[in-house]
Amino acid sequence: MATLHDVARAAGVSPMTVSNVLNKHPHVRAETRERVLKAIDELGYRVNVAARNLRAGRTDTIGFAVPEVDSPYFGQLASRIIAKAHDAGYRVAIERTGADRENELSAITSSRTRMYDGLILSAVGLGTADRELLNTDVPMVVLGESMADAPVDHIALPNEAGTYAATAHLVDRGCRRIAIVQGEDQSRLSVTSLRHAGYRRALADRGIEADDALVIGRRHLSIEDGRSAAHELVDGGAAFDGVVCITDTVALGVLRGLADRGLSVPGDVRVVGFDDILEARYSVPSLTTIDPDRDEVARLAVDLLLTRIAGSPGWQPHDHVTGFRLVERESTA
Amino acid sequence: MATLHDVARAAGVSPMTVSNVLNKHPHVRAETRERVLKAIDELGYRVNVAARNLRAGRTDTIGFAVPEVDSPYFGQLASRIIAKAHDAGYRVAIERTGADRENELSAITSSRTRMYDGLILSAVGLGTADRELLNTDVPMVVLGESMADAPVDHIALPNEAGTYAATAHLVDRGCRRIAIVQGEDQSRLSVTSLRHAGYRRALADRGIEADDALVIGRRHLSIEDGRSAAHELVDGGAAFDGVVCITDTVALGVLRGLADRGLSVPGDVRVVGFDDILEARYSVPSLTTIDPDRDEVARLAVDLLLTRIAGSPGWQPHDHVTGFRLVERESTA
DNA sequence: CTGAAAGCGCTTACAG
DNA sequence: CTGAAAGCGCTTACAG
Repeated sequence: MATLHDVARAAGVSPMTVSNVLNKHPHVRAETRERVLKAIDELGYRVNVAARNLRAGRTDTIGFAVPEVDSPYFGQLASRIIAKAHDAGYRVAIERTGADRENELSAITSSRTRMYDGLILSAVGLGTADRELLNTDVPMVVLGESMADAPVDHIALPNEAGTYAATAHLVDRGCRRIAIVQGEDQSRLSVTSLRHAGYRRALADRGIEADDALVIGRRHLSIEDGRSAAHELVDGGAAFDGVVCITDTVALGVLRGLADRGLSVPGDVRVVGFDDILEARYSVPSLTTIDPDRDEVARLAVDLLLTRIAGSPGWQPHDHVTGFRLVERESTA
Repeated sequence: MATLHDVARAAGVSPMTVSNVLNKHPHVRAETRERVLKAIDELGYRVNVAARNLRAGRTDTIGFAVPEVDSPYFGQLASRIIAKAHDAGYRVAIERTGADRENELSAITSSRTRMYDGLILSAVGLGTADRELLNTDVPMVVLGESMADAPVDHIALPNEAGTYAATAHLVDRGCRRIAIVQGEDQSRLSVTSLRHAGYRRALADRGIEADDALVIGRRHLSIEDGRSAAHELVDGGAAFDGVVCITDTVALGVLRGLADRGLSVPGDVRVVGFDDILEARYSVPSLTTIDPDRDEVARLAVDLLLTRIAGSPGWQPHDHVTGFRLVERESTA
């Protein structure tokens, strides 16, 4: 494969002039530039990015580490992050962690090996105990809950307030026996703990007694988990007329599970989700949910990261919480 | 940041010995290895991958270029490809092309810039006219139709046969007025052309006359396109009792669109999709579809690519077509 | 506007 | 089992 030196020789200029043309530096005579471009074309030359990265000390690439690449929520968030980063001249490499602590740590290491100029890490497996490990000089933005107060910029969803609104909405629609389908991680700042707290507070505020028989925990929060949770609720025999779901994916599974048991939504049971994934608009019935403003998450994450990459003297880590809105659809009509 | 030389100095060995430890070469005395590992740990040393890539001439990374990162089909395929590649010691960088010809070509260029050791390209925007551009020395596997007979390994889905089976299934269920919702690209080897051909052939074989009023084209094949296509069908007034959808995503939109118009599935209309995305199992009603064996696509794509990367004297490009099976669910019950 | 020199941080033969 | 030397292909100051 042709190198920059080959191009220089063919064009009768120095390697540095070729480099200047490649990097669109202004001080190159038009005629020289033409000669160089012609040589590049004729030789089919492509810059070797490994060499460029080594010398330049940057890759113009940011990493985005997510639990799963096939989750609608993260796919749709990734799509927005890619768009924002692209506008700023960065490419995005998506990395799968499987929500595993070790993999999340190794995503951080990947950045430290200079693969990425910075990292957006969706932290699920990391716990509050891992905070100190984030004390690194790599530009990083963490999405998630457990990292509040860690020494990095952090963006949280409106977990407690959002689920409060979702639960209150069910009460306003007349529900009195409201179940919740959630995760199994009960640690202090887990998504499940925070969203459960919003659910409990809403019930308490409306004078409704909580019933542990209506709390269903699932490990992985897949669509299948949602379905089996619905089966468990129905088969368990405790009366219920509303279900708060910890994610839209779980909610879509719950809709399916209720249909399996011949219950109609919203006629027999009302259901509300969280995330406002695209699919929530198209399910039958369409799904009432909390829209946590993914556009804002993407914009904020990229802006914060690029600021850190650019270097920010006197920078202090900040915790951000995005806004939300309740989107009312057929499942609670 | 500490370099390999810093580690060497701290451990009192040569840089090359550190490199040998790093790369797990066998001929290092246990005691020396310990000293080096200790120094690595103390200095918090991480290898600089840009330097390693430059020197080694490889990145241990393969690219996977997809039209959209937030499509269930590609997300679920990517997940499988990541797993296969990981087993072989490769990481996967997912790149979005937006189904745009220019972006697909630039994904190829990315590989030629040595960012990736090889590329799996899901070609949608590239046409048959671009075949020659694929005549490159970069290891590459193309997924899609339009690249048949191009000078690269190529994996096609069972488009014609799969849609034939889907259409025949509707006929067997009693449908006689069968619509199709497809794309707008009528070029010879487009997905739409191939799947449409399967639809037509099945109708012909069963002695059913095709009706152009039942062919609905949509540009982007999003879930919203599926919904609006269903509206167009119903509002157009032509009778129909079955719908063949070019993808499951379109089919989920069609289910929603039919629900909007008060039609029941499968009571009034039967619907069949293509892809067997996970969501097809959970929609209400669940979706009958063609499972094109994504596991085989992923396995084959990675195997072929790694073979090309390893170097294969006398290699000749091959076209592969994966198998399929019809998955019967509620939408055609 | 253009160039000669140095060096980014590794790994690869080659020796011993 | 360990090391000295060369070099992967670029870009960055510095000169002129």
